[in-house]
Amino acid sequence: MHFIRQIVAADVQQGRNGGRVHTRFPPEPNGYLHIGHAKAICIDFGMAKEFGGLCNLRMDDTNPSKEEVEYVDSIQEDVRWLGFDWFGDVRYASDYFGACYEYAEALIQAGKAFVCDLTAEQMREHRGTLTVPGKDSPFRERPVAENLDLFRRMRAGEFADGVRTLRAKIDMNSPNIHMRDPVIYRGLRASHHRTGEAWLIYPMYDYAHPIEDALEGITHSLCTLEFEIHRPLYDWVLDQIPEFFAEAQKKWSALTLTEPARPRQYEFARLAITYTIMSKRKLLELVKSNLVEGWDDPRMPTLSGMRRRGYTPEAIRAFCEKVGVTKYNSVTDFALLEHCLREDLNQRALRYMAVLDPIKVVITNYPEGQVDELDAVNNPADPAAGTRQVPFSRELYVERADFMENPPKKFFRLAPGREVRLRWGYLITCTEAVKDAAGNITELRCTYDPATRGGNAPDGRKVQGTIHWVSAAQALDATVRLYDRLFRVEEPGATDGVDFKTEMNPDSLKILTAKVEPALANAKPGVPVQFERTGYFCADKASAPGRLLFNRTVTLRDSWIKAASKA
RNA sequence: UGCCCGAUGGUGUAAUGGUAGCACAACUGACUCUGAAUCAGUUUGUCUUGGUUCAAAUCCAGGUCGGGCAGCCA
Repeated sequence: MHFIRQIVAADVQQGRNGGRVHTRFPPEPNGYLHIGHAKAICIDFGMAKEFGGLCNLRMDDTNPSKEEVEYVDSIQEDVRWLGFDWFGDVRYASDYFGACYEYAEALIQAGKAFVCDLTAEQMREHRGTLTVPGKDSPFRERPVAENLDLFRRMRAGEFADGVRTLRAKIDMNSPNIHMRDPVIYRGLRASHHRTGEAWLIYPMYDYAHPIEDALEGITHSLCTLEFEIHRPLYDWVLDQIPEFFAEAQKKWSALTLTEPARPRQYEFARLAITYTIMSKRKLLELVKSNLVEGWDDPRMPTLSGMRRRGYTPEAIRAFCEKVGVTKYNSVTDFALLEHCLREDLNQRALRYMAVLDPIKVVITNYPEGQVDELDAVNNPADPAAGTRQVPFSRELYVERADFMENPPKKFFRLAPGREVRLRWGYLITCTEAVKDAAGNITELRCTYDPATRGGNAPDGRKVQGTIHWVSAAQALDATVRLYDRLFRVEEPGATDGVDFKTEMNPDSLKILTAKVEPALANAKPGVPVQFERTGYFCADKASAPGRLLFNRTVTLRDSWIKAASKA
């Protein structure tokens, strides 16, 4: 039972906020959601769901210079895809610009906020340092009437950006820098994606967030650890004029509250995964510099990228549950994510045969021109998935790596004189490896045992290996993209002075042309499939009959590759 | 030399004063028409020093180490 669950459970039991649980997921629409957001989403929506409460989706759009509608749309799509639905309409911080403004005037009236003419640089000087207290602004004691006049003129855009700010009057000597008369409004003559130019001042996060939470009746405001030090300011904002909130909740809230809501902020550690970057700024940089093909490049840790790669919402949710919720800055092994993925995919993915690096095999004792249809099981993990037919003929393709001319003792696959099973097919024995002038193997010649149709020998003899194959004449060409981790170091960007872009894996994408069985002709984009013995894949959004395109989601676990590399 | 927060196997977490458990990873072995899956097993841990207590991962104090904070970003 993680600490947030404990807190919420205790609050419900004690009837705090009338026993209501109401959370919110408040992304800033300045980029696409990533797996780190998935953790937050699972916690925010999960706690509400678990305790019979509600969860709002709120776009935290208080900075028009960074935010775009494209992101607003993608965020909604991603949250829904992950399997969550929010309470009522999507909320926007900008819905509350009016309330924030009214409250700011009330603070001015109460002598708790003032208009400051210090430049950014002067303000930095006055702020002091981590160890040195700050100094009061010379504008701190400006009369209320003057503050009000100036603030209203700021709102009208009368002053250039950066000339004046509205500051909370708290304590320049506070050991917590965020309490040293923080700026709560800045002038910004920018057009906002929703409010246009109705406002030429925008509230700061620390000021707006508690107001938004209170107006929405939020009870538990869950966020990441870096906001912990901001909590005293969050509480300060709510504490100043409680009567304001009692009124504002009636006016601005979609809820009818029986008692004024008093939100509390709780902080948990953000998600970090090995070989992954989780910074929207850095992900944007990859997109802008074309080091990836966009926000939904299947190598990206964005939800849209993972979706395109073939990850399922179920796998991501299971992962988030297993990662846990603590206040410790941990780094989760990427292998745990892959484990959750494979566990889900194993249950649901239909099996197919696809030869990624083909070499031709001629079954010398099989009649020319004859085509047999063999039954193949669609998913051994799910009998209800049924069977399909796979064509078999004299000429096949098998994986180049499934043949070795001079195999080590533990190699179970094809080799001269060695008998193996073709999955769902026949037992075949290799008789010859045909080479070109340069000595490269160009073709294998094998014989088959007609008595072993389906894969079992009537005489009960066993073979150690089973390999996948496709019939050459019926095989379809498919472009296959093999993805590997985007970065080659465990914690990209963690070393001072090293640009994270230089830590990228040059082999994160390999494109090849594979031979796949005909049943894949109409593979639907986004539906997970397993290519037997090689991995889970799904057709890309650009895939279509006649020009098949598959993304590798994740490989199958491969204990042979370990054994082979040891030998 | 400020303030806030944290520390349990390789990794992620549980145990809320009473037998340190689970998962991932790693390694054995069994089974197998995917060297997959499945099954069985093995290795590895309470940052440190004191204190309180019959009993401490847990409570207290000091230390060590790690993270966060000096945007008119969120």
